Amino acid sequence: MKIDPSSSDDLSVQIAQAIKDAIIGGQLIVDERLPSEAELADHFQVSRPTVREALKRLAAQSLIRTQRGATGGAFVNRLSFEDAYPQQVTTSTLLLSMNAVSFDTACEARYALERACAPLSAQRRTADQLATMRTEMFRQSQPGLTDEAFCASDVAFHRALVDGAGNPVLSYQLAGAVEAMQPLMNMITFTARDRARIVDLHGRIADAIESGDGTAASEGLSDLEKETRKLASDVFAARAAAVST
Amino acid sequence: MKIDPSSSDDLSVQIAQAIKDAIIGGQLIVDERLPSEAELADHFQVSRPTVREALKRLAAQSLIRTQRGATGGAFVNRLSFEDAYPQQVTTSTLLLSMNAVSFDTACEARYALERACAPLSAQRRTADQLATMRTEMFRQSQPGLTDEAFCASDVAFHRALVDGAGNPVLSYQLAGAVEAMQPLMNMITFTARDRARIVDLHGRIADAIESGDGTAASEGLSDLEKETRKLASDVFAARAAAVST
DNA sequence: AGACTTTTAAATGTCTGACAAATGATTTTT
DNA sequence: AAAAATCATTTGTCAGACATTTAAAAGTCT
Repeated sequence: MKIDPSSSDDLSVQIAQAIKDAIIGGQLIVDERLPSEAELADHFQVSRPTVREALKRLAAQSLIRTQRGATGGAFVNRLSFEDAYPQQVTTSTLLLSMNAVSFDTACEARYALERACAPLSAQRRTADQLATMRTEMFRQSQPGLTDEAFCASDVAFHRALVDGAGNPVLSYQLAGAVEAMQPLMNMITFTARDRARIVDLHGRIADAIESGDGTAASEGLSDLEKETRKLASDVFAARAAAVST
Repeated sequence: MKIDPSSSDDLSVQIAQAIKDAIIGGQLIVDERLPSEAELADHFQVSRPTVREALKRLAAQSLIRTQRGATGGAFVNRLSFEDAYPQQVTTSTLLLSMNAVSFDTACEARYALERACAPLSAQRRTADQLATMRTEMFRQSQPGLTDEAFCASDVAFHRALVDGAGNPVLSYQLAGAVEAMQPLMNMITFTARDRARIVDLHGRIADAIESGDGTAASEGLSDLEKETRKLASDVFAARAAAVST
């Protein structure tokens, strides 16, 4: 592991990169202990605070974890799907909110990806995942539910659908697309009739999943996409009209 | 922005979280300047190094950028798709390599997601993107190409296909699934006959995209998935047999 | 001898104070 | 008025110190 003295990058950036490369390249393996901060400082010929800044950069990406005490230190972290999930959701959410991505674009991506999961989910979903879908549908049909709670339940329903595919890679990739939509969905007010239509479509999807009919589940998702986009465009149109008066 | 003195988390973790929450919550907007390190240290009642560690954590996630000099400081960064891409690829790659995800699982996820893009790409792909697909096919059919270069060209082909959907959210989500497969693919040695079959399938997919036939493109991808999985299982079986002798 | 307590050593977490380097703004000089 | 020099502010880096945590080692008692 070496750094380039002529580089214009900050030292902590270079050091973090060097260690990262070693992890990706397999020179440092999972659960291996890195040299102590003092040793790293000595190795890279920098001060301990600089090494620490580098290590914090890596910790922020869950590439290492630190432990205090006699046998402590920094250890290469096994990047787990559980760790990567929230990171992926945060990043996706910020990407949408900071880049003026239209509701339609986000919606299209989300449903396209969900349709990719539908056939697999129809084949493999567990009874548990199906039960979750039904439970969330029941919750969604309760009167007096806030819009936020309705949206949260909607996300839970779709997550169960995605997880039904039994493919952790799919679940991880979809997490961003599905959950990042929630803030956008929260801008919509759902009337009782809107909710009834959505729950009805959820029912069709759940039935298709239960009977193993992936094609029908995909079609249900397509209809739900249309419904969602129509709802959103109505809300935005109404809001625009309200502003112009 | 406040931190909890009774928390067991490191101070720099808490401070980073507080600032992150402020960004997500909209209290800090894009390009806004954060207080200087000295002011933050004063505000949170900690030392400057501690504040700096917190800021480095945020910088590692591209949430802020820093600038030296008189009017410098830390600024809320507009998280761009370009910034998020490589991060997503690195994370996905490490997830696969550190969690013993099987080739089949990764492959299934990748092609399921790509099929989600196919219909949109058939409708919207630009002439440029189609040309890229053809160019990469040509490259793939050149004799004397290394396996690594063949795989890299394969990724470029599929990226053009995905980008053809014209949906940045899809392109971003797919980046991880497609590129993270490359190290796995690199473990395979492709015979000339294997390559010919793959290029042939690429041709069918490109033709379908060109003629706007999303269904045919999806079918082509399904065939390519089968071919890829068969190839991989043959290679792994041969390798296992070689070890046992 | 074995179980419990105390001590010790090593490591990270935090603080203080300082200087270096970059950079825009200000002042001075031409 | 334009160019050059100075200044002030801010981040980057360093040195050294102390606090806290933790496991291992040493010691003590039954």
